[in-house]
Amino acid sequence: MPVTLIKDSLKQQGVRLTRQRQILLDLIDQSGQHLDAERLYQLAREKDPKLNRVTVYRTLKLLKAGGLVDELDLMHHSGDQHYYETRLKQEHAHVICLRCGKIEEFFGEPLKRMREQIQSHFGFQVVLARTEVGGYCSHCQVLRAKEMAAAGGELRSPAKRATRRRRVR
Amino acid sequence: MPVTLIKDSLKQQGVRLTRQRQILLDLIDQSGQHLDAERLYQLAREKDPKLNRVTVYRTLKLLKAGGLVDELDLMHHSGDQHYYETRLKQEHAHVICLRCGKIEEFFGEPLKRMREQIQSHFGFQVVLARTEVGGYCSHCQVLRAKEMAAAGGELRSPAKRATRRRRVR
DNA sequence: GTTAGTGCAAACCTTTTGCAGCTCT
DNA sequence: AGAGCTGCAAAAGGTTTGCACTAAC
Repeated sequence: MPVTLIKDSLKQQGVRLTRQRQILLDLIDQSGQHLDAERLYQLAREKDPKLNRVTVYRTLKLLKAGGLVDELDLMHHSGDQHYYETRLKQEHAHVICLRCGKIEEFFGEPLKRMREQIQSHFGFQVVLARTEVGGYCSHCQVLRAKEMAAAGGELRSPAKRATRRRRVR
Repeated sequence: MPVTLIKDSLKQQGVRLTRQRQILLDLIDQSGQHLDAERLYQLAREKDPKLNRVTVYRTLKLLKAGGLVDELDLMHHSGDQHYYETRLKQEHAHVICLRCGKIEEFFGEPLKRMREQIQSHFGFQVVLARTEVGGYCSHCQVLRAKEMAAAGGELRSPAKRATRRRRVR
């Protein structure tokens, strides 16, 4: 969904198009993909150093409530923050590599199928759907095999401290 | 997956089956469904008032890492906590009513299909998958229609303060 | 001129961590 | 005996809220 449409949609709802919102909207739209609040905040600050983190959260909430962006968790691969993307024409699943963090998008009829079946099966009105798949990309499968081999004798798995990836504030 | 199997699996990994873990494991298994850490903690305290919340988190982390339970978000319908369920034989999607919170489970071939397609399409090794669908159950669709009608003239949507559901500690 | 929106500080909720002491095997 | 676990207190990470001020319409 192009920014202009989002802006129109907001105006129609009587939502004010402030300078801050323009900046955030443009960033979400341009960036292409998967920004979390903090990242969006950092980017926004480059355009307006006064813009507050809270405004970012409030704007994201607004857009989410209006169905203009989708909220993702990406399997909490790097913390518990949420990610956002403008709502695309096509529903898609996110496929996250648990080792390198790479994200693939899967468009395919099983998704549409599932949606239809859920609607007809339960008489449920689907508003939003989120499918996230975690695993290992072809590249990391190889690397993991090597790592496993290297870890060799250590049968008692060496306390793999999957330390929460720290983020820079 | 029955508790006994989980317990065996843990023992085999050299994980100690402490009193606390027994309690938690049994609760997760019996409860049937979708407990979050806090709820599990409350239930556990009834059996052992000394059991600490931290132990609950550590146990859940352990089970998740071992692939013995699945972690769910349930569309963050009532906050940002995570929910857990023992890993069932069949993969399924969770369908959450955004109005009443009711949860349906959808088992169906589109899920298996999608998994297969992702594996073959990207050469991706799927480890876990999570599909969550939000919308309105047949019951709430009717109620919402009435609510909408009642809200009638108020075109400017009355600041629907979706206040984060407070939880009792 | 109103009313909605912003910034700031402080709170909040969920989860994690450091460490001393306890407990399974 | 010794590694592994637990409890406690404290912190961290992510997000929300109250309120006075500002800006969009």
